[in-house]
Amino acid sequence: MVVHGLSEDDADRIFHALADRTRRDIVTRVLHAEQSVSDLAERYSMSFAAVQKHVAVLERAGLVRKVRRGREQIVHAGLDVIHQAKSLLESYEHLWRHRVARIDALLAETDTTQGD
Amino acid sequence: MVVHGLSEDDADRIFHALADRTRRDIVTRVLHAEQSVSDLAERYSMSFAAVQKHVAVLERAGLVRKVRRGREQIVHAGLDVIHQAKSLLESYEHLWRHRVARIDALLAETDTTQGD
DNA sequence: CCCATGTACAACCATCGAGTTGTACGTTAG
DNA sequence: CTAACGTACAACTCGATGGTTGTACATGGG
Repeated sequence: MVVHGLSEDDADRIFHALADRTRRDIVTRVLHAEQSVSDLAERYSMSFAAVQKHVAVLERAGLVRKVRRGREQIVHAGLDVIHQAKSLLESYEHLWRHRVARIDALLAETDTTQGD
Repeated sequence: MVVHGLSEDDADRIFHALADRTRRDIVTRVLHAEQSVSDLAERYSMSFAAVQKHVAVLERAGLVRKVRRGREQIVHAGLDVIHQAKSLLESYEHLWRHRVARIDALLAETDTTQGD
């Protein structure tokens, strides 16, 4: 039934990670092209440590992964987790459709039993 | 290009609202069936005021809407906003595919010019 | 080897967020 | 009208978060 395969803790981490515009921007950037942490840090008007923390939050959520290359740490997008988050929201929409169907069925049934 | 139509502030509010499991649970419940705030409050082991605050956060994000019915406040799901949030994540996936296509094109070009 | 680079991490500060309790207000049933 | 119900909101506590600076450590180039 649950296709997204996310625990409540996963969802907590993922949505919390996405709830910050700097972090969403980082995700967008690494989706375009993988970059080192310092490459990313140059783009923002905050300290390197702050950007590092944002990357850490994204990493804990699985939205991003780091791979060493020499002395740099290259940040990759965690495509699978993005997909899972999308699936979760999709399941909300399905829930709604299912409910509408249920109500339709109920109305139809009331309709048929109305002649009693 | 941007199909979801969400501002950065919108996205902040939406993802922040979804980053709490109680609030996600409330969304799930009202997707199943609209309920009053006190109906919802009965389901959780926290104060009425706390649940009220959660509903307010969801409302500010547009994930939920309240409509007065007598002395009760009925909570409805904000289906459109859920859909917009899904679209945003979808656009991330598209970004990725676009990038892969770009790289493919680049490799192909390098391939053709290699015979020069 | 040595220094600059890229990173990691701790300590600190201010603000925010989630929860509480208490009070006030409108609405409906008697 | 009055009492109970459902809601709204302010004030408070306390832990989490986003930001800072400072220090330490590994690695690659000259």
